[in-house]
Amino acid sequence: MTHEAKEKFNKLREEGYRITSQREQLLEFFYNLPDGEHLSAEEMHKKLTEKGIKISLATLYRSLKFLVINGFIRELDFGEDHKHYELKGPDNKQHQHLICNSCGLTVEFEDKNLYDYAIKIAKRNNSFEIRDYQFKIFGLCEKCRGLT
Amino acid sequence: MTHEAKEKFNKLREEGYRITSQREQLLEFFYNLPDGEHLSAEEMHKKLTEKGIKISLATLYRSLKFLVINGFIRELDFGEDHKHYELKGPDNKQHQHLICNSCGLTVEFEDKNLYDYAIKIAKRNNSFEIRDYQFKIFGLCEKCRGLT
DNA sequence: TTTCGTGCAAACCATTTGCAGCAGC
DNA sequence: GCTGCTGCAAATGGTTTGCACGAAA
Repeated sequence: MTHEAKEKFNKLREEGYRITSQREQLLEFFYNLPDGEHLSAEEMHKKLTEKGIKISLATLYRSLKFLVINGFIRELDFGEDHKHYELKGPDNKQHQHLICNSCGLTVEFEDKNLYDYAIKIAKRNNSFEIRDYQFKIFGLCEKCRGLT
Repeated sequence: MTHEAKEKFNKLREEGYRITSQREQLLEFFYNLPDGEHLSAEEMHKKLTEKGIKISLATLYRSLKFLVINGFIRELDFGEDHKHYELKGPDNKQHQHLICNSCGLTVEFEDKNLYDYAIKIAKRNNSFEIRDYQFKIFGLCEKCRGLT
């Protein structure tokens, strides 16, 4: 967990939220995840349990929502029946995804111009306040292209 | 329904798919929708029924999938508990969305450079074959910004 | 006539919720 | 001690599926 994240937690505590061990350990878990790994809630629950971290599925869902709303992580939808979650990077170097509709493969890419672009669009629309921006390219990966 | 869409249907028929009245009427329904309207399956089912178009919810879901896979419409996820569907525009003038996390308001925007950008990214990644690209900006709209 | 698609109702399954007990602060 | 958070189990609700019948081709 970064210094910045700790400060954010303190601020939330002052606002009346409680920093429980579940919330702390969950965020810590995200920081220890390999870069670009985006798990579903169920997968996460399994890994957390394996690590000895005790948290119920219900609390996990509630904590994920808590972390999303407060800008620690982001929620991704790849067109599957479940959501994925990953640590949120700095706004201007947030990575994005290519998603294969056939095998589900996801590949990350990063582009620093995308954030400036998002800001421009947001300004044009009554100064919309950006919380996250997602660019997704759906299609067929190299492997699946040959099969269809 | 456009000429192009009809040709696409004929091609599918030759491939062994059946062009049922449900599939035809559903696509026609999309063409008659106001520009930028993206309904959920349930909303759509209600509207179709009101129009006197008989289609069960199950078939609607199956037909939507059929139309998505074959590139007639696109499936959108705004972080709610259901998907939205809308007619797919030409690749290079596909509109994108700003989504308010608080009230659910969505605003469309269009940018012709975005497609070129998607192509560039796709080329860099083993010539990934693009089926759809979605740029979404999540955040707070003008109205909700004041409330939080 | 041969499949493929549809309608119905039941099943699925990720996510949410009510409630009683527990833990931050 | 007060109040928000957690765990459990049950509920929810959008979406999917099995099966028998109906309709494209």
